[in-house]
Amino acid sequence: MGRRRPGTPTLEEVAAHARVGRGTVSRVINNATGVKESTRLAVQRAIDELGYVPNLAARSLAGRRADAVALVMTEPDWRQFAEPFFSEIVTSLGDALTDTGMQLLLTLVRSDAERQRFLEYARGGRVDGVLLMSVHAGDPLPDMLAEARLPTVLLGRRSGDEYVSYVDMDNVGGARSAVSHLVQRGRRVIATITGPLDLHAAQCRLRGYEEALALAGMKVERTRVAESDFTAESGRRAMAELLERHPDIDGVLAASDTTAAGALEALRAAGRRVPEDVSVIGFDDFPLARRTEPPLTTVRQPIEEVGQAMIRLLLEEMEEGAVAWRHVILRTELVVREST
Amino acid sequence: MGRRRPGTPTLEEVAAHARVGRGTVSRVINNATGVKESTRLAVQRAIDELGYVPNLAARSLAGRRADAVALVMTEPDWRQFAEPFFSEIVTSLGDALTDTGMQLLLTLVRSDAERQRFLEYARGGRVDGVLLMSVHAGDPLPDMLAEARLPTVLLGRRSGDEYVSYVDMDNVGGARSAVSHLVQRGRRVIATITGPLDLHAAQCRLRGYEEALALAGMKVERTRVAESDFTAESGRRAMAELLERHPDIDGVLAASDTTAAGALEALRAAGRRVPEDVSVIGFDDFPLARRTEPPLTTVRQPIEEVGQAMIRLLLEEMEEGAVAWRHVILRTELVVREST
DNA sequence: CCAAGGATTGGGAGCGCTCCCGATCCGTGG
DNA sequence: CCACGGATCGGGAGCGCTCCCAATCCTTGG
Repeated sequence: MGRRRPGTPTLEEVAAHARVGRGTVSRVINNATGVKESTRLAVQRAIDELGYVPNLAARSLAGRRADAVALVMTEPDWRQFAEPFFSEIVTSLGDALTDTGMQLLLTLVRSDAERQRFLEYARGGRVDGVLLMSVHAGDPLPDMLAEARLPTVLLGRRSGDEYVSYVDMDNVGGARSAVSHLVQRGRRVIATITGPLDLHAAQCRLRGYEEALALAGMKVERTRVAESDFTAESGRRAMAELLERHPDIDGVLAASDTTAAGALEALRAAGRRVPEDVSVIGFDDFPLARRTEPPLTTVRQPIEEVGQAMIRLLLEEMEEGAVAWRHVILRTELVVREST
Repeated sequence: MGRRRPGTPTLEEVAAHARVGRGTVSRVINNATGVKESTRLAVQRAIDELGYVPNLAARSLAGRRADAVALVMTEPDWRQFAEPFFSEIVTSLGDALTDTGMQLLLTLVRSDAERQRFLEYARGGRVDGVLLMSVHAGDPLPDMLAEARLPTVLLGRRSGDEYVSYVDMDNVGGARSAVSHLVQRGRRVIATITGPLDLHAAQCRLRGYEEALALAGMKVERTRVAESDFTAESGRRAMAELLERHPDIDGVLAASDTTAAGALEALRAAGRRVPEDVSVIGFDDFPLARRTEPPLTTVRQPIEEVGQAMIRLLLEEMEEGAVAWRHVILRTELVVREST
């Protein structure tokens, strides 16, 4: 099938039109140095007159680079996708990429066929690097990319030791300080609603919860742990369940702000007052956390820095050809509001 | 900066390794006809042994096509992004694209700079066509793409006459039949919560509402119309407002299921029973509509067909070089549940 | 056994750009 | 007025692939 576009002028035509050599035009469009100002102007005029647009395929063939990076989402059920977390990350990545002149391409990988297709796309040189979001425990994609020696940076990690570069947050520390805060507030029956436990981040938060309890000399009880999938609905359900098992609960650490919002509803439905009867802490510090009733104490994740760090790692890897893996763990911070 | 990847084998090397000509290898990897089975096998083996992956830049330079289409989102505030509508569309587009072998790339355009960058990317030939979602009234991007003669298909349209191909739903008809249904149910004070009115779809739904009232010989009152931005929160607010102005409301058509869910909450808070006191109708028929209390009567949009239609139009345009604009209006359907 | 004609193959000619080296220009100091 | 060295330029040599035509290989039918 012929999907060709009508004849766009080529660099050579621009050169002829401006009465200069190809090299000069190339220098101008890449705004390289070493072009006399008058020449640059003449070339620029030719470009404008002809409506010239560089052919990116030719450029990347000759220059051996694509000037694009892919952001891959592998979340099979898309739930993450609707989370504000996602859009904030994308925004911050976009910002961090602005002055590199590279395009950010989002790609969805929902099946093996799509994974394969993407791999061919990436190995075929259409992107210079790959960013991966919300990678689940058994996902082979990161390793396949490493195999192909494509610069790759994960957001979060699949497990404790990961042979790929990643940026992660200090989930353990965040959860720990949140629970310690509950202890300081005098809470004694502290439960937690975790995220999906095949996500390493969720496990880390659970570990932080346990560590804080241990630190306070309190016993960890499995029945005080309920799992959610980060949605408000599942948070509500988990909270209801916990209340049933332990009517005397007086503190809860939720997997995310959204989950916490669900938990708040369940508590309200059960006639508990927050924070008088029960203290609730969220995770993420999304805008939502400010608007719940009462506003949520939560663990802030430095999303803006996440984007910057990911891009920085990726650029470094692109620079030197993926000879080492780097890890960045960003510090989290407890933001105290009225729910505790 | 050197973002080059280590030497990948080239087609020529594969040819040498398999002791055949370049053309033959090319035929094999594009599984074209006219290659003897034994030859094909030999080539395939060489490909596997060398771990060959075609260089897509070279392919698209020589073949004058990119084998990729972009899905552009211009929603400035991302609210749409979190809507299930969005992810369903993406899924259906992905499905429709599966057997064409093309990659679907999502791109975000949030500023003029990003619009410009994307335009260069597209005009530079990195994609064969462009799909645009949720285009707002004054957005110049579709025209810029048309100008560049890039095959383009909109989802929805900016106004009644649009010189670009698009796929849209019969929003007028959907709203009309929804309101007629309310009338049939004996409702007499019927209000509507619209979407953002700079979206043509929202205007069409409003028009359908008005038409149905006129058809029933009822008067249209501006005070029975409230605007929302499709979120649950804004739906709740709009409903509260409407109730204040017209305590005797007995029927509501909401802008979307999400908005309707918000409206339901506001009604509950105001002590109204649904459907006994007030009938509520949503729009979209998302999974959500089944799970509200009570389950929503709603206008179903044929999302799966939307994706298929968009891809079909795009392929047609790519085939023949954008010589005509095509419009497809998909029929909507009222799904009656318990909220009316 | 031979020629005709379809099935396979090989490989030249680009696609449009970047790299880079050698050529050309121009201003300066002697 | 001339040699010299840095600032500018021009354009050959690819980058790795597809297209397409001419060359070669097999089958048939006579």
